[in-house]
Amino acid sequence: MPRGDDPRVVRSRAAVVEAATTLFLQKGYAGTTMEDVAALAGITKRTVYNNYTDKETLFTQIVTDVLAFADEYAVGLRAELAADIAAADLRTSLHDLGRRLALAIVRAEVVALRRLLIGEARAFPALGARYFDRAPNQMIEVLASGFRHLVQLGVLRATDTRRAAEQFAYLIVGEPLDRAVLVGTVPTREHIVTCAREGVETFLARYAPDPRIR
Amino acid sequence: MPRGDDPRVVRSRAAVVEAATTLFLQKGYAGTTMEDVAALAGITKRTVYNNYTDKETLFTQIVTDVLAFADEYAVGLRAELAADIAAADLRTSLHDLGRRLALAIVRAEVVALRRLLIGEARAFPALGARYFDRAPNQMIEVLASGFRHLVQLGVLRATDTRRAAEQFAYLIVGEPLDRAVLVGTVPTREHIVTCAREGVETFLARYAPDPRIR
DNA sequence: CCTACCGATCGGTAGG
DNA sequence: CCTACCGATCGGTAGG
Repeated sequence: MPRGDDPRVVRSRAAVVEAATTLFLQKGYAGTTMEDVAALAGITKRTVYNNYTDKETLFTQIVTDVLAFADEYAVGLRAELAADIAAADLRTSLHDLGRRLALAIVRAEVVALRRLLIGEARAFPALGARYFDRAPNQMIEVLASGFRHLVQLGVLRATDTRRAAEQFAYLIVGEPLDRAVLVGTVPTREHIVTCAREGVETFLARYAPDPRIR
Repeated sequence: MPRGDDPRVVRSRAAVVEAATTLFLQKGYAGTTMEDVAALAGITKRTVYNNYTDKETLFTQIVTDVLAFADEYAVGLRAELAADIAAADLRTSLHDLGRRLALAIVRAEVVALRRLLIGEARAFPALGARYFDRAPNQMIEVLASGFRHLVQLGVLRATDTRRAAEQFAYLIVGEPLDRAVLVGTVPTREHIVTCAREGVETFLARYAPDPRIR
């Protein structure tokens, strides 16, 4: 392996990562050749192989990097959730939360990543599982943790906060996400926002203890 | 093209369809060779090509055949829905419906088909779109139609029955289906049934007009 | 040379 | 995307 502190190596690796991320998300694993990656990175194939053992290693590395963003997002969400909910009333804050989440999830990049990982799940079963754990599952856990806090405050009524969080998530993004992944077109912002709003209303109907909030 | 009424041709085609369905669902498009299909069908590759122009045509044909089952299922569902709901009370019939639907959707074969179509959505965009239209969308439309009837009977309270149907569908199968497609393992029957039951409860909380039903 | 079928092989591609 | 090359794979085809 080349020395990682050589500025030329650093630049090459960054160029490969950027090129490979673009191409894998856009054309899939089989649809992306190592020639394509080298060309878009502006280097030769030989240089790519100087830094990455093989195509599978490169692919795994790319996906791992992308999943790191999911972790960051969950951490940020946890902080926002704790702060925002305390500030306003339940209904308003859950609508804000739902809308932000839905818009963050039903995006072209996320849909492309999902399609890629699902399509390669046979060849790379660990990546699909890791994505589920780091993205949907982690987000649901953060939501559940926030809901637990709300239950303690007496503004939410739920015995199984994990389940409530699952229902919240799939109520607000289930249909648009499923459609986007299968049909390939991301729904309009209007559609996403409306779906999120109505999803939150249904969530509140079950989990808001005070009928006046609903 | 060979004559379709020759019994040898009929048998060859049936063998190809069966073999290709198995292999495409199990190994994906690229992972299935025409040699594999011919071998599993017990004929030579040349005979496969006597009946199907090329691999893409065969794949499209297979998927079309599989989607025909989705249509049949929706038709059956429509009949059952009309009959069952009238028989028992709302809560019981929606729980029955939800459990049956969830178990029908979160099955290994359906998950395999979804993974296949999502993975090949780049190469065959029309197939993913057609699946969405024939399976999730059609099922939701049938549900919406049933809910509309219930609204007229006064046992359900919904202004947008299409949205109510979407929420019903993704409340009961969202999490297990997403997990199954990404992780590759179908959840236990217990998990599916519990998720469906809790989903129906949340649905009822919003859409059952009489608090006594909830 | 009607369809059906087989053994063998070619042209093109892509990872390395 | 410098060309060239390898070992391997695979979709589609020609001769008999």
